[in-house]
Amino acid sequence: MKVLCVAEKPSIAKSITEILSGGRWDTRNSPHPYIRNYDFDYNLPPPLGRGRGTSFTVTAVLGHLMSSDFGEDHRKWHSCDPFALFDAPILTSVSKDLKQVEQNLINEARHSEILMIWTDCDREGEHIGSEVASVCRKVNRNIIVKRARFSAIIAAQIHQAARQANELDQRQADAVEARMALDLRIGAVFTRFMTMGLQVRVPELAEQLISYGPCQFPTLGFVVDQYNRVQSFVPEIFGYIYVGIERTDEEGEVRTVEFKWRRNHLFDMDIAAILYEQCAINPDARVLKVETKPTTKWKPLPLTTVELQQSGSRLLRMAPKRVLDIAEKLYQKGILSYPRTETDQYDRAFDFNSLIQKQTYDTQWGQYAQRLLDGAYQGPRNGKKNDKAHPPIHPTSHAGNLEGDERRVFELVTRRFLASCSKNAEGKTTTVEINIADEFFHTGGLVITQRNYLEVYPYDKWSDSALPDFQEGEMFTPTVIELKEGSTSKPSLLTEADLVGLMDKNGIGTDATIAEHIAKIIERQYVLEKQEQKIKYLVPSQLGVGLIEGYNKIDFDRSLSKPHLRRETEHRMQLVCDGLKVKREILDQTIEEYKEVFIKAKRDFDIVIESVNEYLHGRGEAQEALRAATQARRGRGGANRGGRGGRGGGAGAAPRRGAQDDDEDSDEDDAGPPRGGGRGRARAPARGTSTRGRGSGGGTANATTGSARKRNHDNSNGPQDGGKTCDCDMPAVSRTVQKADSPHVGRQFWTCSKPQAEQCGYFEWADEGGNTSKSGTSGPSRRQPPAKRQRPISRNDNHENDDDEVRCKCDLEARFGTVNKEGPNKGKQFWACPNNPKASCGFFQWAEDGPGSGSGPQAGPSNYAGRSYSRNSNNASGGGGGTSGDCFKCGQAGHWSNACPNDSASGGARGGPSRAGSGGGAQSGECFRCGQIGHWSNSCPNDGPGGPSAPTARGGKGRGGARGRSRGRARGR
DNA sequence: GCAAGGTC
Repeated sequence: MKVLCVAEKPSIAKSITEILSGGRWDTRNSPHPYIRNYDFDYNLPPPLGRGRGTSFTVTAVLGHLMSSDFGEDHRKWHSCDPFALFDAPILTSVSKDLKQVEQNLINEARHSEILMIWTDCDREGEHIGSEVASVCRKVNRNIIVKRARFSAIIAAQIHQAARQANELDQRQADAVEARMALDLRIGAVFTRFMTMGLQVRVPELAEQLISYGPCQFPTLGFVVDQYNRVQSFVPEIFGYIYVGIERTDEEGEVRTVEFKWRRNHLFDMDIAAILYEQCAINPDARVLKVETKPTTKWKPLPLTTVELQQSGSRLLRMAPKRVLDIAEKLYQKGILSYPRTETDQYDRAFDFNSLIQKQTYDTQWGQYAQRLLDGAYQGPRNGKKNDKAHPPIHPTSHAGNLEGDERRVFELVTRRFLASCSKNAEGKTTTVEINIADEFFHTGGLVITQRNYLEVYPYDKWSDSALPDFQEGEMFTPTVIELKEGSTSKPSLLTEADLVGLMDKNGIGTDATIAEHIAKIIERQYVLEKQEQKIKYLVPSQLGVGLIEGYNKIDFDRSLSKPHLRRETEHRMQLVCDGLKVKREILDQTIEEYKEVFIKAKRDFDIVIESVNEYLHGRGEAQEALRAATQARRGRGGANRGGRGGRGGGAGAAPRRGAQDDDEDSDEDDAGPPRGGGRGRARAPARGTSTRGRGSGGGTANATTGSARKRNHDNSNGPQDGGKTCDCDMPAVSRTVQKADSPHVGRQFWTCSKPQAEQCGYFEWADEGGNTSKSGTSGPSRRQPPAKRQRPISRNDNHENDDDEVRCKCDLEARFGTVNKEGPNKGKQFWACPNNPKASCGFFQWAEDGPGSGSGPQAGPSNYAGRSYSRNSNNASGGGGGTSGDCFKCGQAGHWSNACPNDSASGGARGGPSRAGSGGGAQSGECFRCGQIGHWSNSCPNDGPGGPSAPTARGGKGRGGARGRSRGRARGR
């Protein structure tokens, strides 16, 4: 009796042979150079075998045997309308280059009684198995087909798989067949249609192939989406209080301990300034809590293909495809395990010991490997993925003679493997919380107690940052308290690693094909690689943006550039696998849907052509620049502001919106301003409003821009529902913030009406819409220029006429209070958000500066506040001369404060007392120590002992002067 | 000249 075993690839055939044969087998060549046939006897018990002496031959194929294409009638591009390809017959045959593989199967099957399928244990494996079966049955109709199922190359499993071989799962094979047919039909229809359509209409593309694929287009879509986020980003300025103290640490070195504000940062500079004032006036800090806790830095999970590509791209700066190609090569050399795996957990019976042993010979990590064997070993963590076919990627032997990129990939995999067999790193964190004038600040330190896996895995960074001694209840005066300014950080373009992650998360491609899809959209010139220092970013070409934007303008139920369609296909395949649908049903249904999409695309293809033409010919670019500039103006920012704070703006930089945040499934009603890039945009109208509000001179550039924006989104012809129009020129919809723990819960906002993944990003608070009433009634007032308002908090604008009612941004009745603290503001009355500090919207307003009070001069309690709104004081004194571009420091237009030419430590022109004095703006120039004008508090002549030049630990005078906002050095006053 | 999924 002869059993023919067929694996999906030669390596598995060999592994199976090694196990089943007990180490004794004969080898024969096959007609194909890569494939060998292994013969041995095996003890296969009845009913399947005859016990001892059952003759086994193990061989393999090379993945799928068959390929499919249209028949002659439809194969030529101009032979038919692309639409016909939806229904044209598909012919399936063995690929030319696999004829020898087929021949080998034929030769072997002729003399076999049982065909045992050993392909990978997944859908594709099931389909490959069915191809093998069909080839073998052609020459041996009576051959019994069995399926051996195994999830790892482990002796026990392999023996069990042989003895308990069961049936092929035709449903899984059917599901794959459906996927193949759909991919071919849809790809061919749209590729031919687009290529032939664009080649004749766009001269630059006359020779170019414009392909569409259900994986490549969503991949391009991710790149374009992120590019648009970057383009439309408007930085937003915020303020935060920085507290630092110089202390001597245990080693006797003086170092500055920086404390972070619990509020992190506030976008309302007024509030930040006021809170800062309070700290500056009463800078005594009390240590509330000193807490030391153990902490762990987790060792990495076992390595999957996707993770290998991502970390290879990030850490080794290699293209994902190259990383995978090298891993493949090392696998073929027998140095690495099979590199295409989704599994991030090892089988219980996995033999770590011998694999670690092999690494003890290495000059770099050999000693570490030996320590693992000597007792430092700890079993790897278990991830959540298991493809039931392959273990995580690991080194299978030691290779000391590799060079270049091969060496680097091998080193990464090996270090990762050894790290995953190590203990987690351990440390102790110390948190110190302090309180200054009712504001809370904290700092933290870390002492690493056991580096463990970090010793062999230098890619992870974790470093000591011990804190000097602090005691609970201790009082001290910080060396420095500053009000600093930061800005939200521009999101980055996607890196290849980012894109791999997005595709994996959204089910686009498989671990083995993700890198190919990325390479393909680069090859098709939809995407370009852009090197910036050491990082390579992906930027869409004009063609890429033109295509995606063009298709986005067509009103598809399901966008061709989003991942939904592919996800839907996956879902339907699962239905077939589960027996809930049959192949024919999902084929018919999906093809009907794509026919509709095609008809619509064909009808509106002029839109795509126009879009591609615009982008290719520069007009699109110009529109883009215009759009970005418009949004920047809306947001009060100028082009120069973009660089301010910049990325990684220290403690003040807001986290960027990374690609990882691109969560298609996020709660639509979890409103509030969009994160990151969207945030600046969403808040922009509010800021514009605030600037207008303060500008008593009126007619400022901002006011004009602001009203233009309002008009842009006010659809006066539009219906009923408030008449807002989003950025895709669709009627916007009104929604309400639902999230219970949001400070904006219950608040209404306008947003794009499309499904979340397709939204244009338009966002506007209903109550900040200037003239749009809450009830949504449209009226003539909407077309009027925005009313001048005194305060930036537009929520109150809805209550402008309610003299008695001041409401905060959470729409709560504001708390009325009086400043009790000693200082220039003592006795002043104010309104503030009544919510607890965690939920507070940050609303604060001096009572005499409330709604209806048109008084300009009382702009704020301090010279800071005055300076921060220098444009307003200009307006007040100069009568409408203000622009949106005034420098905070000197008040002049044409530059921003961070590039202020008048900003020098000694220069009188900087925003300070001298300017305030000369401008007559006493309100912005008073010293908050003595209340007099003409000097800052840190050089207050009335400051008792120490006087004007009371030293600061850093020579504060010069530094304090150099920075417009950092006048408040606690010791300097 | 189309797709995506296996494999070498």
